[in-house]
Amino acid sequence: MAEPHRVPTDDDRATAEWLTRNVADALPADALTQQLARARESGKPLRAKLGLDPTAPDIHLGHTVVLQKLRELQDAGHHVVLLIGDMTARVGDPSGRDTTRPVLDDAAIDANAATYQEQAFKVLDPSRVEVVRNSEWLDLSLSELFALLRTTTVAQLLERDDFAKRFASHRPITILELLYPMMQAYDSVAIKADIELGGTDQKFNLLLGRDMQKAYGQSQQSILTMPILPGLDGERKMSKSLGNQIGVRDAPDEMYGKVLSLPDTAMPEYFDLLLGEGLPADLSPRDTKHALAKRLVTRFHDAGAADAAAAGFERVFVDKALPDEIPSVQIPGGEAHLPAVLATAFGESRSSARRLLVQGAVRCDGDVVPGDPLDVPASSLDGRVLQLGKRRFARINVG
RNA sequence: GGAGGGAUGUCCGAGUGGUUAAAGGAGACGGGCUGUAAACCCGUUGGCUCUGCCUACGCAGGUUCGAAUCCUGCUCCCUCCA
Repeated sequence: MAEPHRVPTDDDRATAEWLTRNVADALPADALTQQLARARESGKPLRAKLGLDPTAPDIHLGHTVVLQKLRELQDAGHHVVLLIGDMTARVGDPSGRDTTRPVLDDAAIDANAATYQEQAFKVLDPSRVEVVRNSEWLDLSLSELFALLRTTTVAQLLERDDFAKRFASHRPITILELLYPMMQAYDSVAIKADIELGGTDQKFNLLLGRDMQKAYGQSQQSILTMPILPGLDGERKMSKSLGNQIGVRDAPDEMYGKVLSLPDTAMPEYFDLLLGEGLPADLSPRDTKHALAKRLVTRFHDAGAADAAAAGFERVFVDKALPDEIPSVQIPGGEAHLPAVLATAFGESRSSARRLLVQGAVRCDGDVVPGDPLDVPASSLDGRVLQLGKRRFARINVG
């Protein structure tokens, strides 16, 4: 349904320009400006949709890129519809994957949904958020499903890049996976979204939402896609399954350390996508990274935690001193088998603990532990601090 | 429904009866250098009661002194034909 044309003011244009300064795509061109004008004239705030799949319990910085953009929309006076994809989580979004996702059970999905919401509110303004779950409407009757399925062709769905690749290389695509984008698109119909946000990997799904809204006689959403934040390796998309994520609930020290371990090449993206600004011109690469680490720890914890994390980092990695909090590990008295002690203290297998000992990776109160007597009196470890590699510490208590 | 191809360690991928805990690469981890960066060098990378033992090449049986490699059945995937 075509919207009546509005005459945007310079203000509308400026707002649109600000909002799209670091997006990958804002489609269709100019749509946002029009929508802003419409919202201003009608006094009705725009509804910006973000779908989250509660497939993992934690939100990481990659997710916050989009949340940050939503926050900007909120600050411009608009509403956020946070969609918990509790139904679609049962499908598993195949985006960017070449294999089907494991399917979670209901209890896990519920638990994840709850923590997701809580973590999202660290970025969003809770007073302008509507939280919905797509199980509220996606439990369609068969005839409703037919109506939905009639809107889209197989060829259309196979245009999606990862489907096309999998199809071309003879890897399996289940019908359920093909259905996923359609369900996501139908969500936009159900909540009457004006704007939908997502990563660039979501572009297809978001655009399909437009088609779906049109098929259901609604006005079409515009879409904003955000660039994908690389993970700790600086290369691949930040994701829990790749193990390269910085979680918003990571402890301050851990968050700080992870940021410092990022390759320099990732800095421009991190500043752009997380802070919405360019690199500081006057800082060395090292100081730039410290500045970023402080900002992020402050955002997700507080300024005090950031200072403490910075100080702790100095102590452990620059002065090579001990961190101020070291977990304690109880071991039984008598003869202590070092691989076993390391296994309980650091979660390594005994075999790998042996190898690490041989490689000189283990220190006791700062001195390298030789890999040759594997059994030592437990009393010789009592109260001492074992260190594995550069950054894992445990205080041993015999008892 | 018919014909053919395939399933190997975290991933990719060699290997078609014996020096195979399984080449090579990636990733990861440890050591050196450093800014917990990059680049580079070295090493490790199934488990354990560790000069040995156990488990492992889709699953279950079988042949053999010996099987990831051969045979049978099963499961799953792919292709072509219908």
